[in-house]
Amino acid sequence: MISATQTNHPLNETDQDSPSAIALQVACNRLKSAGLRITQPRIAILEALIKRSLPASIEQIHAELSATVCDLVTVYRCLAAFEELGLVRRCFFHNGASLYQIALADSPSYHIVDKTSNSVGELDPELAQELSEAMRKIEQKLIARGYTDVSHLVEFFGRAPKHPIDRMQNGALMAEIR
Amino acid sequence: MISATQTNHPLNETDQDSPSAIALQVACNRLKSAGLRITQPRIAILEALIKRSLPASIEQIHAELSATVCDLVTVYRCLAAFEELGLVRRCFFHNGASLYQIALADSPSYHIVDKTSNSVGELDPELAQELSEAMRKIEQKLIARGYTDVSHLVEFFGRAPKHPIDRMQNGALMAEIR
DNA sequence: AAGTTATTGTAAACCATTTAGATCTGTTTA
DNA sequence: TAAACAGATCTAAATGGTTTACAATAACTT
Repeated sequence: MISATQTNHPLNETDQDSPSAIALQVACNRLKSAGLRITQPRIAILEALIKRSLPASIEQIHAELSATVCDLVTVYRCLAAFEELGLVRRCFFHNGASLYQIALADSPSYHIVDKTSNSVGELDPELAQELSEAMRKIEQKLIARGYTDVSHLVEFFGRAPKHPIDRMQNGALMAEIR
Repeated sequence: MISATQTNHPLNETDQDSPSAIALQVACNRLKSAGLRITQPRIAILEALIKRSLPASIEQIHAELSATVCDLVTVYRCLAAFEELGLVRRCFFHNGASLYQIALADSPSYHIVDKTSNSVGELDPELAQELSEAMRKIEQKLIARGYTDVSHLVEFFGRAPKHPIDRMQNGALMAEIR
């Protein structure tokens, strides 16, 4: 609310019109309509996820919360709840640990985990798109056979080229995981 | 055993010519040429894997070994070693636990985990083939970009139809995990 | 058959994640 | 607006799958 121009609010730290703020609103609405409460920790966690956009580990998310916000266990619980709502998407680190990524409306993204640098990058959109098709197709067949509650998990692993330049050419965002 | 002919080896309990026996030979040769020793536990584990052919959990494999064969930890170690040799393929249960499947020459198989019955089935060959293509294609692009040691992980989850008949129509083998 | 060295057994450590029970806090209601 | 009902969180401890340390054992080598 307020707003109009991002600009004339001197001490406007919450920036009500920014995409992030809107994303947060959307997320909170989803929580509300699912009958879940809008709590301090949940807001903070959502903000962290939205800010990062790339997958993050539970520890990492917890670490980003201003110390006093909440316990690690709460992060676990919130993310489990968010996942059930489809608010976040879960993927996996090469050691098997869970990573979570905000999932607001955008099409599913797939990741490549760099085992050398411990970072996670996104597959570029065209590849992701194509893969997404293939997966959907298979899921459809499974559903046609009577399977319900169908989901899938896809992860790529590898060692990234050493030269940052090459990595840039990927056009893929990368984020280090702890 | 004592099979009606299969050949004429009266008390031939090890059935030297059976596909399983041959598979075991192949596996042992691979161990040997990798400089690993052919031990009691390893043979027993390989036999169990070959007999089952579908993915099995570590506990499950260990349970199938005649009590005195070896420790659970040894099963862990052997499977890790086998995986490194490419002798087994690893996939995942919906709780994140590892499952291992023998992998002798056959093309990669993909699985659907039934969250209701706790069983794992194989995707039928055509679907698997198709998916395998799609994955290879993406991996190729990653390699072209300089990634090395590239691998992937794909798993489907769902709840299988209640009627066994439907399940049979899948034409897919199913095996319960624990 | 003896020696070497990988492999195994045992016990304990690890780590991510989950649970139990008490307490707190959003949200609803009066 | 205050009381009251869940739902959510905190703390601590338990789980469960997997790994490690180190001494004992058993494959392979000669």
